Amino acid sequence: MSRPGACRLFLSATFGIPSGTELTRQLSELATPVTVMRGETVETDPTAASLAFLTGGATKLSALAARGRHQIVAFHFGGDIFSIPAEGLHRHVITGLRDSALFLFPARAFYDRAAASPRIMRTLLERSQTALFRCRDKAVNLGRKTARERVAGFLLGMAERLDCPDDEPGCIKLPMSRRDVGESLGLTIETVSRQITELKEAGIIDTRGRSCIVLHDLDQLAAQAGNVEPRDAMSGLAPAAQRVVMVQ
Amino acid sequence: MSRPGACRLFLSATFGIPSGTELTRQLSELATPVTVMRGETVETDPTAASLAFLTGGATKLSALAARGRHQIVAFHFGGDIFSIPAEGLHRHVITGLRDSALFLFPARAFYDRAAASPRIMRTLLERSQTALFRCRDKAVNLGRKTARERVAGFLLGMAERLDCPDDEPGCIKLPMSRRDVGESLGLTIETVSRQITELKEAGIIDTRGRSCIVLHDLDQLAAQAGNVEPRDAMSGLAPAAQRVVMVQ
DNA sequence: CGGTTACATTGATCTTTATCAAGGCAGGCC
DNA sequence: GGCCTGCCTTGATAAAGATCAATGTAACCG
Repeated sequence: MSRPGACRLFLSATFGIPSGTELTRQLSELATPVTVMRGETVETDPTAASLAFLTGGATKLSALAARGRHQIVAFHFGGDIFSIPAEGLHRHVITGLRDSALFLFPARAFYDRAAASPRIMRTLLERSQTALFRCRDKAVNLGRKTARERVAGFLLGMAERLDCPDDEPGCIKLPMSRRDVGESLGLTIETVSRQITELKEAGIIDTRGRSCIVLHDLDQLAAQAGNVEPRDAMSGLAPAAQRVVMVQ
Repeated sequence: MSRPGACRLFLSATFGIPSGTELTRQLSELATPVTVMRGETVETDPTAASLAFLTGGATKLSALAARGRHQIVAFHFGGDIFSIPAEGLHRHVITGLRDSALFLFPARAFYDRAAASPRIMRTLLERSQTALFRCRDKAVNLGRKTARERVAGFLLGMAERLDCPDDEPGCIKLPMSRRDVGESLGLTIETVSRQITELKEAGIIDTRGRSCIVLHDLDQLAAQAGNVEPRDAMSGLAPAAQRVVMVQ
């Protein structure tokens, strides 16, 4: 996937622009093709933000805190675009969950050149917003949810992003280990395991081997996830709070 | 701040473009001016993402989970641009910390029109990335940090964003209550209070009344925040992990 | 196909933070 | 300026999840 021209094809497919243009040539000049095998990690430029285009495979992006603690900040799958910050409060590293291929760009230079194409800027902006909204939901999970809710929500989220393989309906094949799930949910591996066992005992899910999980009852799983209830979540606000409801 | 023309001036100042253009006119047509008094909340269109331009004041953006739980996802101050998602897993509401004024836009329509200006798109993209990076750091704090670390990190972050008032150096006047701090850090009000007391007893900070905090020793506060240590945080990775260090 | 190894599960105990319950104090208002 | 209200602090107890430790098992490999 790192032969010359591959990057231009990928840019073209991602943004819906012709691949033969001067712009795609200029952009692909900035690319560093990287392959990451399962378990390998990639560190990007610590002095500036990078942009990653994952052409195939699956990766995790984790942040490192003091005392060797890791927090997985996002999982990415083939076709995803994501950004890696310069080293600030936490260092970020990309790790392969399976063998993966990606292109790395210096973010600033990429934006400088891409500014010429409204279509590219629009796509980048929308993907960035999606990442932000996902990250906010993660913050809610980490800050306010029980272990049960986090695990149930995680399974639902993965069911949306991973396509159910082969025959078995409602079955997802998790590409990450229990440790990864824990590091994503702010839980220990043991707690994740216990929660999965309990969901299994409740008949809501089932496991097939180590990495396959069958979701029997999506509704019940959603109920376990503790997300906002349809309409009445405003209770709990300060009583004096007024509400100005905007509908645009 | 909601007289006609105010929006165009704000757009012009924010993006560094002339205010008399057709584009600023078209964009300002989409604006809904809103004032939020202290403690009041604003809900945006639940069916589509909104874009908010905070012209003055200070607000919090919180997400609502089941059982009346609130997680503050971000604080915003005058000049900030931020986006509010359509109602997904969690509902989001804006609440005034002080009396505030903002313009609300339907995000999609705003992007459609702003696409004509690379400068606007670039600014929106960079602000979105900053918000994402902040949110990721928050996720690390919520998922992997102790109460002490979260409170120390919070004070440091606020010291950067709030400008130290009047005379007292290293003094910040928090515009939010202890409850808000707790809802931002995934802690109870009591735990926040205890941590502040302990930091005070350690001589690292001091309090002046209810909302002023004097930061005596930024270095020691940073040490308490448990962010990544300069160079050796890779220990703790799987031993087989290889590293491909990219420097661009 | 059986042995090996890393990953996952299960169990017992401990720690951190939430929860419950009083006080204390700051700041607003007459 | 003193009262009053709401916010903050402090203390005692409980619960959720972490940690420590051992066992089980899937998947890889010869």
